Amino acid sequence: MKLVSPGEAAANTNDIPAEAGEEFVRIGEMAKKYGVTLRTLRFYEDKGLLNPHRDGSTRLYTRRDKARLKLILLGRKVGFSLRDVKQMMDLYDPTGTNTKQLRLALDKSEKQLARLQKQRALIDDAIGELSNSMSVVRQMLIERTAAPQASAAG
Amino acid sequence: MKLVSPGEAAANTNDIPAEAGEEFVRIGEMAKKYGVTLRTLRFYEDKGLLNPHRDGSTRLYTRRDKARLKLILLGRKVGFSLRDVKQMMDLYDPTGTNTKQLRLALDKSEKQLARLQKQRALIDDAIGELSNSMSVVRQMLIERTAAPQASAAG
DNA sequence: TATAGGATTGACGTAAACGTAAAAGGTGCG
DNA sequence: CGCACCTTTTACGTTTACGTCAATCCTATA
Repeated sequence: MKLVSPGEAAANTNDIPAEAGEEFVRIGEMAKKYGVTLRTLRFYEDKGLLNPHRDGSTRLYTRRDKARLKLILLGRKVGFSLRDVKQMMDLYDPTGTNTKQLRLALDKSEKQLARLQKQRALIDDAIGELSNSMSVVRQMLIERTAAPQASAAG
Repeated sequence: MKLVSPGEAAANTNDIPAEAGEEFVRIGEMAKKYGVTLRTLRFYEDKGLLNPHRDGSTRLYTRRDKARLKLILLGRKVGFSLRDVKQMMDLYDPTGTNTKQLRLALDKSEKQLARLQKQRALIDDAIGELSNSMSVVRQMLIERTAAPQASAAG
């Protein structure tokens, strides 16, 4: 049972049915495509966030996995933990309206948004304090650098 | 050689020379005064950031230690690691102009400021993306909640 | 066939700043 | 005297998301 190759841009050595709509990519290509490492993909799988098919022991990712990975990366980008992402994804049911999933996502998002805003406030605060301190330090340096005598400027 | 107690507000059971300008406080009071835990104070000491005196095995903090702690907390607030803080503090020399210390502090501060600004940009980005996603999810919920029939409102 | 690429499963390492027992000692008070 | 309260040192645990080997395997190609 051999498998698959990406339609066009394939530096692959595997055989593939270039006909089927299903595109299977192996971990290397998947990683490049989304700018993550192999380790990351395996880690996500280990955490139950991805479930690629297998050809023997070789992982094969489909567009379904790609969609999931996109969601994971979006979640990470907005600051969700992988746990949160998993919780939300686990509620996905292709046969239903996913109302519960959407509500959970919205609920978590509101909380996350609040956290982000709080963080931004903290950072702004930090920037302010740091700028102040820098002014002080600059002034101290000027005083220490200036001629120790109280003479007029050159 | 017994010791010390805070001038006024002392629930301390120790004797103290209420006369000297030196105020010695023990770890508990120090912690309360600056809103940190005992563990934190010991940790900072272990990392070489603090050096309280001792009465036997009991730590005694003076205003010098308080000043240092203030600096540490300010550093933490603006996002410096304890390592950075230590590096800067280690350059302090009470007998000199501390030009090197000030320059190092300024240098580190500039880098830290850049980091903070980058972080703020990331957070703003995240807030934007998250807000977008939330709009989408809200819309999906509305569609799923609306009457499945194309009838008029009740 | 030798070689260069991928791929696999472990499994320990990392970073930062403490948290959290655990076991024990000193002290004044009622 | 016993209890409550403060302090000490030692040392493993926590959190998150992977990084970094290590040892193997498979395979197409020159």
